[in-house]
Amino acid sequence: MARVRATDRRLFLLIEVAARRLNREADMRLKAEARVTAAQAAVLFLLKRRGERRMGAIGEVLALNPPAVTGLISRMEAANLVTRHSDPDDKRSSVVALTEAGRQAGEIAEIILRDFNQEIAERIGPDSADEVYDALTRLVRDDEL
Amino acid sequence: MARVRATDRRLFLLIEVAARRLNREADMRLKAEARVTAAQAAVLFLLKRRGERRMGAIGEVLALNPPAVTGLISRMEAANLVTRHSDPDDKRSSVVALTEAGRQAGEIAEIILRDFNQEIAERIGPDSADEVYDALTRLVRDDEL
DNA sequence: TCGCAAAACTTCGCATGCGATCTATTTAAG
DNA sequence: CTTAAATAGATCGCATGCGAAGTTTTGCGA
Repeated sequence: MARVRATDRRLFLLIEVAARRLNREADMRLKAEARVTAAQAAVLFLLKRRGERRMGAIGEVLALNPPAVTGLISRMEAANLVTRHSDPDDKRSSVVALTEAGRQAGEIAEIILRDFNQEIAERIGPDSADEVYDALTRLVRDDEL
Repeated sequence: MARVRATDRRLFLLIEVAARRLNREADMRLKAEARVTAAQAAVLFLLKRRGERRMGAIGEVLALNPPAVTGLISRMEAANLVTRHSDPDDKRSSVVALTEAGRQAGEIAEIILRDFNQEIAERIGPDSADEVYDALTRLVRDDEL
């Protein structure tokens, strides 16, 4: 059958390129309609779905280290999308919660990204989309790497 | 069969997270052994495979816009990995070529990333790796998006 | 209880990438 | 041939992410 060996296929660079293109497109749409960046939208979704969360939890879900979370949340706080208050049970940690403006922006962003994900799925084919989703989920699972 | 609809699966955010994790890991390895970042390694591969290239061609292959290419190449020039000279046939454009140090760094980086890609493929399963590769290639093709 | 390691963030300096805008050159109209 | 439009990069200001190092708070072992 002469299948090309996966090793010859530069998955890493391909994923980088794909992520870059998608991020550029998503960012453009999100900024235009929801006044929010893609990175910020990810935080909005997380807080909308699971309620207020500590910085560390946000970083864990989004695969960001502490400095990245600090910066992202600071900018979102300045934009009045979230608030930050320290946990009375553990004064080291600060808890991030949605503002009303953040909730509203999240609603709009959700619609935009639902459409975008739909387009992506159509573009690569629905069956492939499921396969890619599962494969990347396996790849991203926490063990090792 | 009750397949989960692809729309419910946030492919965009998943690809972002995957790209982030992979980039972090690849960057760490590349810096340690080849003294080069992942973004720089991509340029080294391109020049090594296809010879000297203009800024625009680099941006096209790597899906980077002009400012990103300018910055990346400037840093690589400062690190003595590439040289930049203007094309005599078109003085607007500048042509980027590998230095000997760049060629050597590229050799090492190639080995590191070959191993890394192998690990990725093993992690998601060889068949899935091929499927993901094809799917992302379809996704990244230039038409529209 | 005291003291010290671990945990949770923050700060700093840097690389990366983007859109908007500018400059220099080339190309196309007229 | 002259000028307007297009093209190739560069510059600027910004958001995003990272590793290294610092700060405050917890928690735990002696």
